[in-house]
Amino acid sequence: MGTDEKKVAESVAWRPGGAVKHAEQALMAEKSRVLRPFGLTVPQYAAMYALSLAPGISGAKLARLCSVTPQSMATVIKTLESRGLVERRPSSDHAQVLVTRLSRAGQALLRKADAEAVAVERRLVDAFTPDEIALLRELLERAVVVLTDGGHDDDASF
Amino acid sequence: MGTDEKKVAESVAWRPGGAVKHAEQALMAEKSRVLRPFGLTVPQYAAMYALSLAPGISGAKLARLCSVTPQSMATVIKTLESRGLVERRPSSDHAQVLVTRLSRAGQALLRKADAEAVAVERRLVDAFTPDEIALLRELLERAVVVLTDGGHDDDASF
DNA sequence: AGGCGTACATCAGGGCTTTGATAGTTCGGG
DNA sequence: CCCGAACTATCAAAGCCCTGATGTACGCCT
Repeated sequence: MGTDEKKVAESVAWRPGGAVKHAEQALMAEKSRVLRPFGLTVPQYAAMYALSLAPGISGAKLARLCSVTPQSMATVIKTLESRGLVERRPSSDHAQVLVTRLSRAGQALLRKADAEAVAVERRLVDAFTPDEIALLRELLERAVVVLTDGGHDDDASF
Repeated sequence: MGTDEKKVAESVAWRPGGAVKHAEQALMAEKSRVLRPFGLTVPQYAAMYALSLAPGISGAKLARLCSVTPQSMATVIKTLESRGLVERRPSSDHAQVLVTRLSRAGQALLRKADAEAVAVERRLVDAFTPDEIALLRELLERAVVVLTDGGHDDDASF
């Protein structure tokens, strides 16, 4: 019973941010679990999913879709490419950009992995009423606005 | 305008998990921002905060409090120790465990950093009514339960 | 006392993520 | 026509985080 672990845990957890973090962790853990058999990480799956909706997109745009930095996406793409799940080739009209698309193997793998990933989200949705889901989304979106827009007043004058 | 970016973004974002992830990202980004002047990352701050509530705790327990693996906590502690913000010494009664506590410099830094970190959470809380906060917490906690408990039915027979 | 289960610390390896900096490309306005 | 702004890709360095695997110390139970 060193140091009243119970009490400390409460002190740490009361913050609303803790709840958000906890939920995100649980979501990531569960998705990782169902994706593991396919040898995919969550970011890898996310990239492939986005790629299935927007074939031939540039790495930078893909990064924006997945809400990560271009550097992060670059590492994800690199490992996917090394496994032959995606293919990159220089664009014909834009000498700079690398056109990225799922390989046949990638499409096949994604189809199977997506079923599992969707099932996780579905299990989540099914545990709530549609109203509750909408409410949750609305509250979270408001939180995002508060956190991003609010605060930093570093001369937003112009 | 390659590939209907707008449309794709919607398809990616509709999943409830996306909202949670987005909120968590915004929270992390904002906390990172206010912590940067102190040279602290969010995990480092979290560890120091927990350490302030439970001085002399073991690394493993600290990891549990912060919801990370012992390995992750070990790396965090190592960098904190290299900056003289925490001190570790072998326990007297348990030859195995390393007792970790904040140094004086660590306490001083935490006091200042904590004010900023709390301000972020406070800004978040102030943007909602108490009822809304409670509701958000309740929904998120239910989501956690669904994600962790539900699902894996690998023979819970006994 | 000896053995087993629990807990702690740590090494090794693979990935993700961020900030900062470099460099080539494209396009439009001066 | 040239230059700068915007976009793209990439290198480098620092951290964080997880899985898996050791090795060791403790404590209880037989």
